[in-house]
Amino acid sequence: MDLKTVDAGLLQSRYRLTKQRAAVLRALGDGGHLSAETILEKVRAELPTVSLGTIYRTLDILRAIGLVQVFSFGGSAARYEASLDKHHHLLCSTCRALENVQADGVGEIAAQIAAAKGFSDIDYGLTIVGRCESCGRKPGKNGAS
Amino acid sequence: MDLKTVDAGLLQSRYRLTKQRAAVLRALGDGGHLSAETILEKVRAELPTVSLGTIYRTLDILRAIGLVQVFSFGGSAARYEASLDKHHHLLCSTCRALENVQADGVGEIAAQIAAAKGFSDIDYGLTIVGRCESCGRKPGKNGAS
DNA sequence: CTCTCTGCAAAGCATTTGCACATTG
DNA sequence: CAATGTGCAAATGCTTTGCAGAGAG
Repeated sequence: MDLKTVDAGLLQSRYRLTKQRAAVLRALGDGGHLSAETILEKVRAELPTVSLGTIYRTLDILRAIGLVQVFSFGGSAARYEASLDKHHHLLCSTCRALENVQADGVGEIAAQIAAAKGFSDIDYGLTIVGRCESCGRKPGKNGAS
Repeated sequence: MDLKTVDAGLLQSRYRLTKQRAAVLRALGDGGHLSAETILEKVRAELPTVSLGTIYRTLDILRAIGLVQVFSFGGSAARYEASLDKHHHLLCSTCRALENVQADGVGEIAAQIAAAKGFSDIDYGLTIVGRCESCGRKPGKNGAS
């Protein structure tokens, strides 16, 4: 994640690039799909006094600017990640592992549907849920129980 | 929604088809994407003493059997609907209206991705978020700044 | 009679918010 | 100095759960 871009985006919205916000971005840059709680831990490694409230507020701002994407899979905490490239999600229903994937062609389909319905300014996301290779081997519960 | 199918599904899992459960299914059969709260109201029209806890428990069972689908868009209550046909969602980010749409071709894309990653027993969902026609006209909080 | 289900109320989490103080420009 | 950001803690909203009694097989 390029801090300059971030700064520009923030300033443009009259937000300031504080050390807390930079730390949140750094935490997200590290990798994957993090929960607010996990981000808090990471950020506290640098700034021990940060509060969860600040994490949420920061994530909300970053999302508004479009730098962060949020995913909520019912049932538990939302997961946040930096908006790098456009991608989709492959979630293992058993171990909850989450992987990014590309899905060519979906964008056009989504745009077409949205246009037909009069929607504008759209975003779209494809989520595939199933059993990953390793969970597929284990005894686990099958689809039809 | 066919009660016989439901009953079979429930029995097969050692669950009983009680009047509360039937009422929840009837509420879902009526239409759209309901929140637990809305389902509660509908069910209370027939069974005034039903509790929210029972609604949630019932929805959870129905989901486990595959008769109900749940959607959580971060931020607010989950929405439940009967699993009738395969479809996707078009959500207005402003008024939160939710509409079902067909999306031909997505299934193949999803299957292909899943196969490539070794996933089995998959399901997939495409969610398109944007501003619906009427909200697009009003002063939105998004878009042109 | 035994096992499952229900209502109620309390508990549990994730997330949001009010407020006084700290920080930034 | 004026405006924005932060920490803390309390509040909120959705969902889950323990328990004792009710209902089904």
